[in-house]
Amino acid sequence: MNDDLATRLREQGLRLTPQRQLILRAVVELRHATPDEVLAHVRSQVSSVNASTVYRTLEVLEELGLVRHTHLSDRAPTYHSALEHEHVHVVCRRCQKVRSYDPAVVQPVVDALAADGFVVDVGHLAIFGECADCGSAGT
Amino acid sequence: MNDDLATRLREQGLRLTPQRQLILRAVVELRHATPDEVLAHVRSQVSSVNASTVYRTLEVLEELGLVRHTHLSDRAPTYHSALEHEHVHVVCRRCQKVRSYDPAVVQPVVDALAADGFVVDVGHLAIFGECADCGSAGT
DNA sequence: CTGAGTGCAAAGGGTTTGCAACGAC
DNA sequence: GTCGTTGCAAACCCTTTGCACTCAG
Repeated sequence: MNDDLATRLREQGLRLTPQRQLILRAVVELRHATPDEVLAHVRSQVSSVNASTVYRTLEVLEELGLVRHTHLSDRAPTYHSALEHEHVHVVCRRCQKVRSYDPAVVQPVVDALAADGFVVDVGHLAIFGECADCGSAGT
Repeated sequence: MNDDLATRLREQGLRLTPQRQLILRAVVELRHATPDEVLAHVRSQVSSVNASTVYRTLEVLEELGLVRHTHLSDRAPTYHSALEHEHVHVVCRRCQKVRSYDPAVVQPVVDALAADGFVVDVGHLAIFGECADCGSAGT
């Protein structure tokens, strides 16, 4: 993963910095994290990394195809490693729990839209609703 | 629609105010609008309506089931009338164009998740990707 | 040694909140 | 008259930006 980073950065004439390594590592380790959480994680290891660096780096990493983001809440976006299997996020609005599903679950939709020439970005997809636990429990 | 508003407000012991009527009307008329756009629209008719009133009112209207919101961009949410047919939003990340689809297109997904007891909020769903126009045009 | 990358502080969008005045019922 | 609602201003969260300094290559 660090090799990927070095390689892809070099391809773009960009530089490998300790911050970029740490931030990528944080995203991988945290699995699903907001910029803020990434910042906290990185800071727990090395003090003095700046929030703006986190934002700028996440943007770079996303352009390099190393991380991805989705919106799992009405607030900050959530980043995850692009090296994981691609997955669809299913979010319970009541308990906030996030479940990952195999992209196969949305394949029919992808196919249906493909018929119109639309290419779905499956990794970005977040499906909201109410999970079994919350639904059965009533209001 | 105004009747709905009056009725539902009364049911909750809430009050019918001119602002609430104007804001609901704005959402209906604009079809897809951010809080900001709603504010601008309302102000074009009556001066002096406050942004916080718009936010508070949209929240109330959503609780009453009269409006709905989705996230069609990384910025402000988009509100629309809940009285329209429920629809799924398909958004092109490149040209930003938003297309509405019949919920039938996602029925297989809804069914698949229902098997796990998860109830999908179809109206909130936004599917991102690249549309035919942008895809064929190349990078 | 040069320019990409960083930290810092300030500004920016969007949203929320406390509070006094207002007005629907 | 009461209490839900509004306007206003300030605060808030999240993110972006300008700039001087730093350090990867």
